[in-house]
Amino acid sequence: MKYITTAIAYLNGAPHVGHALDFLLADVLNRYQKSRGETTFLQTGTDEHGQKVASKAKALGISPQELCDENSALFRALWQDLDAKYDYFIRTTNPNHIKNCQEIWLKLAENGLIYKKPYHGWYCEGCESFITETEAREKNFTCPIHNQPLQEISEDNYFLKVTALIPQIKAAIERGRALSTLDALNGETTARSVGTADPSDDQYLKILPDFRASEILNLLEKSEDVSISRPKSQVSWGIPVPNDPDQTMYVWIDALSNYLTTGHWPASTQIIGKDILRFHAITWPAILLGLGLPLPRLLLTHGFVNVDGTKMSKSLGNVISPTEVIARYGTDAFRFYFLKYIPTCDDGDFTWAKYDAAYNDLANTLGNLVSRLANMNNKYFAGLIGTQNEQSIDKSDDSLPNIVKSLAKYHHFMQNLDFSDALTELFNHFRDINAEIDAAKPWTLAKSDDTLPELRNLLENWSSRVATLASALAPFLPTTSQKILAIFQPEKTVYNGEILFPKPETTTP
RNA sequence: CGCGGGGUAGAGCAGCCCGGUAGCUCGUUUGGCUCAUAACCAAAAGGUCGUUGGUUCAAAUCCAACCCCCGCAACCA
Repeated sequence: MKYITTAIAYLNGAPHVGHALDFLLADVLNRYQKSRGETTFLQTGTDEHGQKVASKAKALGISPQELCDENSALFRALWQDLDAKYDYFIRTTNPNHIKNCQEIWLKLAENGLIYKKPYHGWYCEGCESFITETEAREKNFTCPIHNQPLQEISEDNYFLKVTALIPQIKAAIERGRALSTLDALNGETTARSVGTADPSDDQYLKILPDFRASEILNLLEKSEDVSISRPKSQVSWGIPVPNDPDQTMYVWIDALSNYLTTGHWPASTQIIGKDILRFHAITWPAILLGLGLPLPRLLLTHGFVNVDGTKMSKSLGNVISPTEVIARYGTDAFRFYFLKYIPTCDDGDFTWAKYDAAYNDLANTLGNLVSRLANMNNKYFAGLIGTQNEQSIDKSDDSLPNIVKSLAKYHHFMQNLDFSDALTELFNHFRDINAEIDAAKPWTLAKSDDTLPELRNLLENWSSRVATLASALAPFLPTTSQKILAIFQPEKTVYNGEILFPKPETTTP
């Protein structure tokens, strides 16, 4: 069983292309693993509690639950728009989730990992948030946004004893680091008793990309216990702390434990953005170890999507909505851009010009190849050209681009979760076929009966390879893949002249 | 001296671990082709590989120092 999770989206705003990237990575992995015969379960959802949601709802004059209902629906709709599929969509306002959180809290408390202590901080009423000691000092204890003095507040909070578990977390990350991605995904670990640093512990947590693991190992050196509650007066919209009516759970246990709800734990892959890595690589393992549960096997950390080289932000007003982008060229084009042109583990950039260029790449390299090939099959052999089975393709000719080699590379990249490289590999092979067609000059071969058998052979070979590559393309471009496979069938070619990726009359930047 | 990432052709990137003719995609120019979506194919132009120094027969690659950009620094995917 491969259990895949996405980060759950915080509901204080509408979905943007960054969320879409997160979801797509999960969907591609899910589809790929399924195609390899794995049983999978993909969970996503929305994180709905917290003061920001409460404030926003208040500003809109609706209840927090109403706001959550509305926004949560937007995220569900995004999955649909992306042609991405989840098995379960969790909402942290679900009654069963709330009950789970309270049980988890009690268990952690029972295991001696929760304690109460006063928390000191500098608070700005305008921002409704605390500012770190250092930052407060830098700003002369005045909020630069609201231009009013910060208040020194001391309140009681519950804390999670993360520090007690740091040695185990560190060891697990180091063990994960030593494993290949494939081994990490397929490995098994056993849960250990709480709070032990048993030397025979086999728990591991692989973090991708590797430099993120360094980042975390560094951070672990100076990690402190984490505050996991707030006075109810401060955070009204949240899960009540069991046995303490004055306190509300503050983000961690509430949001992170969503992954446990459906009972498929441990996750095989958790997909997260780089901003929440530390919570998934430190706080979350601490909670799991505190509960005696196994760690997730792999954390895939992706970067951010910038717009025109700048960070997307509401204040800059440059937030791109996925719906808007999908409207331009459709779902598969959207998936293509975000999976090929945005590096899987690094920051990427979105601009309309780049998006148009990527669409041209898709239309010219793949769309045009399909249509030129299908047309030739129709024109020269009335469509009576089928695909050959895989074994007969490129049998031993090393001088030709070898489909077997391409597929091997593709699988290698997929198994290492290098999705953009895997897609690039497939497109390189499409390019190769385009070049071969030009070199073989089929239109010349068609002119003489003597060369017709040779032409038939070539067309069969190309059609077969395109079909094979189209199958491999399925996790990325599900609709396109199906369309191509419907054209190049085992016994014949069925093509009605449909243009896979039509270009607009004028391409505006 | 907080931590991390990066600086390679007009743009976006690979190559660096394991030193040996600097590569890919897009763009530009020229040529070719006609099966095809004004597409496809080929060729060319375009780079002092951030700077300086060191090691070496040989450095984009290893070492040292420095400069610049970008993240993170307790809930922005």
